[in-house]
Amino acid sequence: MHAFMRIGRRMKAAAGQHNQPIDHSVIAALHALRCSSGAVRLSELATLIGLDASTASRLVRTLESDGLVDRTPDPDDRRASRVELTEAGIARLDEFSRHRQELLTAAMHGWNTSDIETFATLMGRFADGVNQVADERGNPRGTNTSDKENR
Amino acid sequence: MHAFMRIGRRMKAAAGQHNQPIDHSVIAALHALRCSSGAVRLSELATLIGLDASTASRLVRTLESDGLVDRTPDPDDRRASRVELTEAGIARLDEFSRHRQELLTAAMHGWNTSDIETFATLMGRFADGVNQVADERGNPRGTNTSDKENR
DNA sequence: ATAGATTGCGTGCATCATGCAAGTATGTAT
DNA sequence: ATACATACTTGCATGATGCACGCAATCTAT
Repeated sequence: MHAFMRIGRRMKAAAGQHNQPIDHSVIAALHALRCSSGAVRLSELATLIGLDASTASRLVRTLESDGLVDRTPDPDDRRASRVELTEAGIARLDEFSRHRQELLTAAMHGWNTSDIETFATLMGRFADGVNQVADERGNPRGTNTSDKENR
Repeated sequence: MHAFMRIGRRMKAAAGQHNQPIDHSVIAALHALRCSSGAVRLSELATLIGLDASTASRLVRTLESDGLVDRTPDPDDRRASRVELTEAGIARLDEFSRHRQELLTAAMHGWNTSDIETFATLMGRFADGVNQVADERGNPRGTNTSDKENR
């Protein structure tokens, strides 16, 4: 019960070696877009990935210029844009998934199937719990709990 | 097996709501210092937390001015400094641990003991695996695998 | 219909962590 | 003694981010 923090940090550290911060945002955005089937408002996307609308705006701009997303003016609301994954965007996301998957497989090399299964189950349960707690406490992305006097 | 990526991202996201990036470095440093019993070289610390020496230098400076660490000139090598946790530093780390712990407890509310135990075990195994893979592939903090054409 | 509020987005500006390159002081080896 | 290596420090650039603000489109109440 005590080792969790270390583990969490280690996992994050290990993961951090593969995904740059920018990647994180990019992937988060692509993932969000894939999940929300179809066109997504910019503001909606910002909320989904937990970023400021301005940041999302810039992010989408680069994504668009990279050809990963498609942006079309909203027919109903001429202020809004709708963002959608392109083929390239899907490909990029898939590539990332493969990479991730491969890493996981390597990390769990030698595990037996039942262990993998239970781990997956518990992990899912844990993730749900974490999400739930996070939601309950409502940390709307600017609320710093422990960052009062750290710098 | 497929859900891992989602889970990983969710966990990271959820964690990100509590620990600011700066916090991450600070905590990593404090933790590293606690683990390495006694005095630690600046460069050593930098390696431990995977940061550039310059960043570590600045980090230590702020930590020192915050009273979280103590810095003493190395008696053997007048170029080097040795860094050590202060009481306040330990307290800060403990506080963080408590916070983390509390969050975990909340997230796993309703779990039975055996589940917690197996989860902890598997998690540990998983973390080891991840670390091992990361080490094998040698990602020395500047090697971007998938960041070639993302921006 | 028209004024005022709201919404969706883009920009300017500041901040913050970080890495790299250059500098300084010290140590080591030939 | 001279050349090279080490341990930091500092200057500078970068990249992601948030906030305040502006602008245009839309909604709402009168």
